[in-house]
Amino acid sequence: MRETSSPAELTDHLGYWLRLVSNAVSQSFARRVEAEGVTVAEWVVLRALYAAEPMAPSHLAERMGMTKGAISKLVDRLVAKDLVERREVGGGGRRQSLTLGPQGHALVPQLAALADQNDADAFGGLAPGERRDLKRLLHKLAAAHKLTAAPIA
Amino acid sequence: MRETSSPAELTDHLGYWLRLVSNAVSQSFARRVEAEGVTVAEWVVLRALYAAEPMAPSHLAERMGMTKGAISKLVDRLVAKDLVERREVGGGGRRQSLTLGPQGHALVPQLAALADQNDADAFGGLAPGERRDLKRLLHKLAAAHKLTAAPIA
DNA sequence: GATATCAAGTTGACTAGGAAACTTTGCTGG
DNA sequence: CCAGCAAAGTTTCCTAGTCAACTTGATATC
Repeated sequence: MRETSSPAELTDHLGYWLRLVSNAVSQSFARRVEAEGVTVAEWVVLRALYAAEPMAPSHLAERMGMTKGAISKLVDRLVAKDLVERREVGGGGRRQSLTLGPQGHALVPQLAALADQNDADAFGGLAPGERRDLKRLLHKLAAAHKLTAAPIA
Repeated sequence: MRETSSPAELTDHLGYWLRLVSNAVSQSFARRVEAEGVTVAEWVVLRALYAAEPMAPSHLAERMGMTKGAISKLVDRLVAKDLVERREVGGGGRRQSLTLGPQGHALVPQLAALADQNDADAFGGLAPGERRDLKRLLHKLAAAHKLTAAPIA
């Protein structure tokens, strides 16, 4: 309901503010984990494997909302960094099974601490009740849009 | 405050949900505007010029939180699409002045309607009071982090 | 049992952006 | 006056995705 007939300002939209804040929080987190030599996408893979080893690349792709091509290259990088192990499953089968390497396993708690810290910094400006409200609203929106994956891009 | 010593789940963090919802909303908007042959970044430029013509690329870079290199290429694309005009300002000066071309000017209200629609769809699941709460919380966070630009990436 | 289709993973071409080096140009201090 | 510095834009190289074509192994149908 604007009074004039001119097009809405960018800042009239909730989506604008959502993206603004989300990008700031994500970039802040990106800087932290990249200091540990890991990208945010890589962190998501490591955390997913930590929770449910082993996992197929295709499953990962679905969970992360990325294409299998992207996952293929992402796993390449993680293997090159000795954080993840890629094993063919079945005799000569084309299926793969991904697990964390020892270094990858050890890294997850460290990165999780960074995530905790980032969240605390990002939302520390809100009162506890406000944080609860925000969480509820975001959950409601996620449910309304049937969001379960964790797209990075 | 978790009871166990295991690392936090991804979904324990507000940042996770923020990114999840924000990406979904942004991607939905991206699909809409791309049907009109424009990317989200290009839309932001068009809207900025619509509000304040003419504008220097460097100013645009600052407002959008992008590097001048990225703006240079972005403007190239907009000029190639005949949506934006790039003029050198001053005698042989290296300063540029960007304005909307006629097609660009005509496109902004159309794209703004898409943005309105996208916002309505994205946040229609919330009650009016909830939308107000969300806006307030996001504004508060933006202020706490001194966010004024509109980073796309 | 042969064949057709499907699913998993890889690869190559392409895109959008960041970082940094570089070119110009205008300004400023000596 | 001019030396050099700062600011604006461009360009090159790099990264991390998408998309679509491809290979290969599994599965199902006849």
